[in-house]
Amino acid sequence: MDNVGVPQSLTRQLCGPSALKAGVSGDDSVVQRILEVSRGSLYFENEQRRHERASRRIAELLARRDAVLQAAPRGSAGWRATEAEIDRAAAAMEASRDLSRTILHCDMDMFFAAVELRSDPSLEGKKFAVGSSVISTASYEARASGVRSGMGTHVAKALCPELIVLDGRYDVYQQYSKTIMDVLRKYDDNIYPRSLDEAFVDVTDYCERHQVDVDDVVTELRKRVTDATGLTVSVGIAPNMMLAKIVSDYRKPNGQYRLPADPEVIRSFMAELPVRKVPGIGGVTERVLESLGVATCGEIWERRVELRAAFGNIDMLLRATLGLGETRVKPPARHDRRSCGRERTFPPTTDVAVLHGHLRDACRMLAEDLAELGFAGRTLTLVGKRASFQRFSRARSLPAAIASAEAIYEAAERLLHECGTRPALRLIGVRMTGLVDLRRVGPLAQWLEAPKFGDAKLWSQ
DNA sequence: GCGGATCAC
DNA sequence: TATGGTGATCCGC
Repeated sequence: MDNVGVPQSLTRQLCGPSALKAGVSGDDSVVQRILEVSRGSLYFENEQRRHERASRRIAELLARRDAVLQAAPRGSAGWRATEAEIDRAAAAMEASRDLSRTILHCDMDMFFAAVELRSDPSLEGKKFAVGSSVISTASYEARASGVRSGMGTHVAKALCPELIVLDGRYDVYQQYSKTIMDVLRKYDDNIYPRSLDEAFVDVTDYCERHQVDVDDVVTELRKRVTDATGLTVSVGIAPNMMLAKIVSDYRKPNGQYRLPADPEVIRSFMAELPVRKVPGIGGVTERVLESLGVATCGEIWERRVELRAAFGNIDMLLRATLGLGETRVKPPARHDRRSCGRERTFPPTTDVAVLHGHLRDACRMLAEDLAELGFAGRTLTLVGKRASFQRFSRARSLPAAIASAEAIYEAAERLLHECGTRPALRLIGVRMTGLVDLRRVGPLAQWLEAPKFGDAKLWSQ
């Protein structure tokens, strides 16, 4: 089943999960075309390296599993002890299961593309997408040609020569998003917007107060969103956020699906669910699990002892197989922020003056963001990507938090210099962590950067 | 604390 | 001509 020397798992990595269904869904030619366009590019070679690294990691995990299992073979006392320990952990998780909440995951249908369609009705029925060098969102007609979000635009054009690619208008999307979120807030004043086009809503209290059925509430909610925006939304209804998110896909577009708050229903739902559907399990973890004989969440439970031997900590997987998830919908608070960064891609160059220019821009923008957010930071990370697409980073923690463009640049330039002469770069950026909240810092001001000077001193210790 | 890797959107 | 940007988390050291 190889595509001329390209392993199936790499094909999936390059073409997306839908490549798996190639042949069944009828379009092997899409996969062929993507490989044809990609092969030989630096991007493709980097994906090959990543694929090989993942393969080595899989081999290590399997070796670890085998070593543990050799010491405690299936059915031995050691095995049974491990199994009992896992079962106790699972029982504790199970005991805390809360089925009392009714949570929605609202997900706009092809959001960016749908907004563009509103602005320009002549796009109706056409193959079009929003994006620049990569596709953000594609119309359903474009998707039929194999165009996917995250795909390089030149690849998308190769699949679909008549594809219309529009620049994103993020200020417009933001306006729409605000309108949508305001509608959702009529049902829960504590919604959790996960992005411009997605939000969790807890409708438990709303249903109780109005003595209405959740299915009817959601039907009405979707109508209100559509009335306010002209856009459609799909909604998943479940007793926790993980399950709601999974099922918001089940009636897309413009539909709703409810997973009952019934332990037996949830159990059988999870049993057959492919692990890739679980938020947090991506392509690599899917491959790892596959090599351990696990394709569905039900199999996580069946193979829990082996998984434990390979991974060590499997709490996340246990929660997934049990269908457990967060039940308290809450938007992240200011102080939950961990980092703030800026990075930019440009034509690969070794020109130091050009690189310094990009670095200066990134530092200035980061300083602006920090000022707007009211943070300073103690650790600065320089990030880069070589022309070969390999990423790297260099970090340094400072004795005092900094926030000014000058101090950031001073530190960043030093980090770049420490990297020595390097091959051409195609991206450079900076990220601040160890954030200090300037609006709450009060008497702790001594941790902060001196107002105007002190840059060089920060490095002496 | 650092650097790489993975994941989501 | 040539595959993005922002933020989070986890692991191994």
